Amino acid sequence: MNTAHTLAGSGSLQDPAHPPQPSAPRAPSPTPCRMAATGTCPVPDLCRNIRNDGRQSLPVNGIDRRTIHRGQSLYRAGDACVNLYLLYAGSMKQRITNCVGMEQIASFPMAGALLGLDGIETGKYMCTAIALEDSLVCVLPFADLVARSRGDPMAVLQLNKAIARETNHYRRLLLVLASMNSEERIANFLLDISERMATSGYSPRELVLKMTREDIALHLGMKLETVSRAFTRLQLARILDVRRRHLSIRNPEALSRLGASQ
Amino acid sequence: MNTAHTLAGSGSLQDPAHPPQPSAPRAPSPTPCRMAATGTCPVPDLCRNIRNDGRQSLPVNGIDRRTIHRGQSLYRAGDACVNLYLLYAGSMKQRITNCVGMEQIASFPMAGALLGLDGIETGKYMCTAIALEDSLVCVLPFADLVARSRGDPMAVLQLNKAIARETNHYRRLLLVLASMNSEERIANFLLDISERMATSGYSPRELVLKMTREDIALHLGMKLETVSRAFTRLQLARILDVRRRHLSIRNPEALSRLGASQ
DNA sequence: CGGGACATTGATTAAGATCAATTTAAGTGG
DNA sequence: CCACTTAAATTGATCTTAATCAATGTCCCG
Repeated sequence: MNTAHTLAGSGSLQDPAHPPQPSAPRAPSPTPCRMAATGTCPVPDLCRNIRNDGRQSLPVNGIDRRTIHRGQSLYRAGDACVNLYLLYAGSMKQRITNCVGMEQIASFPMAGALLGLDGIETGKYMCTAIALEDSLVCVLPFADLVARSRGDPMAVLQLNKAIARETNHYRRLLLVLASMNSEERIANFLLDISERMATSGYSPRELVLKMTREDIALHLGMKLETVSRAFTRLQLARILDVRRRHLSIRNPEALSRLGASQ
Repeated sequence: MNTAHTLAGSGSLQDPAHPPQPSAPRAPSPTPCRMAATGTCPVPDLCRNIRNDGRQSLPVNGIDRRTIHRGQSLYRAGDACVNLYLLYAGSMKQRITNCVGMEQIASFPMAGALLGLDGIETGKYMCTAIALEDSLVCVLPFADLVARSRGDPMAVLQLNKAIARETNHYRRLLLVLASMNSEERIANFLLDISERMATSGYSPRELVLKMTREDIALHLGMKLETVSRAFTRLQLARILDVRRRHLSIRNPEALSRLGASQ
């Protein structure tokens, strides 16, 4: 498996139908870890790929990186939590299913997200993580992290913060589901996506959604028809241009006014 | 301030209007920490009150325990997160307010809950914690925890799990808000309360709610009238007996069927 | 024995769910 | 490369649920 070449030019594994977006960042060379190089790795002290000088070490064995193709799952609810994963490129959805079969998408992780934290409490994952496009993850064996935590207090603190960050994300989403109407939820959702695109170096105005309307609906506690109608209304209000999964934000201020939550 | 006597006989600081419930646990003596003694402290390795032999040490200074009277706040959103708190007795509500003034109750901590985890990510609390009744907390200075984490890997893991536990709680609540109707939400809420009462040694069938209908509504993303109507319908269905804040669960199976989420 | 906060109940309205029919676009294979 | 197949998205009509507005009831507390 040779993934280095694929990753050289952009932050995601592009499939042919979705060419790189205008502002996609370029790594100077395929060799070093892009995240370590740009300081965007959220857990540098947890990653065994990174040496102290910040340059990437060679993977010591075959499991350090893993490609997940579109539709495949990285891990499933109930699996033993032996690894955390850093999403290096691509995007995923985290699905929760309860005993009655009700389903929700808890989040849509993008490049830079730490995956698998939902397994820490009980030792078994609560969610199933499914790739929305061909994606690449760094594998962080949990036993490694624990071992490393002995010597390195910073590593522990980073993990603490990463989990706390996820908690806060859900707390905010909770507020959205508890108090916003459909249009505001969609606005809030798009602001979140837009912001994360921006921190990944993409344009915050031109979005290409990787998920279906159904996925969005399951995420926001609405029905897919309602999602579609909300998009239509935002388009009529000249806040968005919607062409299926291609969105452009025409009026960011209005969008913020609608969906702001912090 | 002498709280030892008040705490001797029950898990909460009873106000005169609410006498101890039938199955309230009894501590043999006011001196040892009830939670340490019964093994119900979720973070024994983080608590400076507990010596290695499991018996309570004397508080080394005045800030080790704090009483919060009904309606008072333990900490407020935006305050610097210098302490975590273990809720030793009583109950609280955690309020989030966003920039637009929308409000939600994120959770209703009861005895045994760890409070203040919402401050770990940024160093400032995200929520305001307000006592629903006179309550008592153990103060856990955050700096202590960090210092202790160097020598004690278990302490770190306990903190990790505590945060992850909170995350999972919100994840589940998210599913409730995203996919349940008003009656199911109330059922789920009551099951949660009931279960926590049971783990505190109280009857899971006889509940005395400490929060208003409005608080419940803010927690579950509904309006207080809808909460009231849901209670009425559950009573008509002979699942509950409702007399204002005094509830008895007549048909636990039916309640589970309605509100089960994991 | 009020006064005021809290809770319940009723009538009406509005938002979103549901059911159903198209429309659009993206693959797929000849 | 184009017709075909299918998944995804949009749109419309109707129904249900919960929100809203308003009045009344109940209980706790001074």
